[in-house]
Amino acid sequence: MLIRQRKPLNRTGTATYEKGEARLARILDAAAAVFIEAGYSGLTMRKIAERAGISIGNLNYYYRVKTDLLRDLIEHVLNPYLEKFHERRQKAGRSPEKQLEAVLDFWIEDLGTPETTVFFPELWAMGNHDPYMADLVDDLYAKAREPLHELISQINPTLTKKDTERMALYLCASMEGLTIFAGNGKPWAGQLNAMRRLMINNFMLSIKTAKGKRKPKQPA
Amino acid sequence: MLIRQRKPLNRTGTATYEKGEARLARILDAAAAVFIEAGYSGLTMRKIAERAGISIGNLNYYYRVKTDLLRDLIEHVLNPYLEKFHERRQKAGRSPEKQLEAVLDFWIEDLGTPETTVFFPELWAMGNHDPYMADLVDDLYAKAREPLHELISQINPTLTKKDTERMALYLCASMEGLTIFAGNGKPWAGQLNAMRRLMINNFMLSIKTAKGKRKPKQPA
DNA sequence: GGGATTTTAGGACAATTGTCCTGTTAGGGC
DNA sequence: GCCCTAACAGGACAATTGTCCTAAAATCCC
Repeated sequence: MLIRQRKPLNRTGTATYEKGEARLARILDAAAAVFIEAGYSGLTMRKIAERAGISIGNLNYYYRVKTDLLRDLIEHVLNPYLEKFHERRQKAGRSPEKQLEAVLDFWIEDLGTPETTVFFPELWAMGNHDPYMADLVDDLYAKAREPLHELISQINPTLTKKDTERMALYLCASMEGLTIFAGNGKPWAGQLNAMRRLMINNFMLSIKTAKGKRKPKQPA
Repeated sequence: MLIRQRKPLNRTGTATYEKGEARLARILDAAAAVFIEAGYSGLTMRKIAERAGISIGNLNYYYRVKTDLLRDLIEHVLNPYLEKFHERRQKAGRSPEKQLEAVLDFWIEDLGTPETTVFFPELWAMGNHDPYMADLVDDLYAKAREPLHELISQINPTLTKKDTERMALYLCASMEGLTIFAGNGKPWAGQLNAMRRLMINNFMLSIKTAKGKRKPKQPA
């Protein structure tokens, strides 16, 4: 008879040795690949295990429950986004206009990648039935819009905070919506660049012509 | 021994008597309700049957395979949209500006309904893994954009056909993207009206200020 | 009313799924 | 070298799934 629990509770998504650490990363990579190929409904433990080249038993050793794996997977895919956003903005330097353009450029370019095209619509759908996913997506977008707030406010200082937030949401929604039509493999994928120019031009126009009620602190 | 096949082949999604017809409609209603509640991955034959108040066997009598049910369901939900769009535009009458505003008004208002908020993101996700769904969605949006083409072209006759199409796609993508953020139950749902005004104003501005290469036939 | 057929119910099946259990191997720490 | 635990494999299980089958009930047509 066993006295000690074979499997320590809550030991999920963690490894002790380097080997386990590497395996953990490969599991999440495999899960992401399966997710992109087959979507959420096609994401099964056996497919992930097969893709990662391990047994179901071993996969279950690292992740006892599927939801834990799913959550780690989402984080594993989402985390790099915010980093890349931030990094991109730093590179642009110079004027707020140029900085904003750099951020939007990257944002829209990214829509064309297979990962983003498949991953995000799936997240949106999940968010409608899973509160945890909904929160996660909301947080991500809130963070992604932060740089927009700052830059929009710099370009048009007469806008109130609320106006600025709405404007940022407008840009964000427009770009995300473009995923459905001009994402990877979509009918308008070939015109993604043209749409990018059109959108960014109109965004700039909207920001500059918006009439805010706030008095600018230092009128140029 | 039975000589005749009990179930005629391909007899799926059709009824002969009125009773069967009514049942068919109720099945699709039930399927839509389950779909909205639980999403695609939660859409099971048993849940649909239970919701419709019939047995699994009976549901299987009407739909031998689930994919047929799913396709009929999509059509059952999608068809009313185009009708409502067309009808809305007729009511607006008058100038192309007013007509366009009426169409966009309806479009964005509709985003706030639970059905649209849940249904469309699910469709987008399905479109990434199911070519049939992808085609269906593309067709729907192509038809929904047709009135936009015409009206945009009337408002700014200098735009080429390609420019007009891109502009229409821009409007369409922006509005659809708003679903994710200001749809039913979403964090920005309370500001849907404000976003609608902001978007439509900016759309009008973009259309009017766009510089086309085409010579207008009858310059005003 | 009677016969044919539609409509209905419910059991049954194989396939798939997430999860668990047992046992074996490999590797790090002393 | 030895011990302990991480890392792994594979079988097993119960639950759920789509689909099928059989038989009863309801309904239409003559």
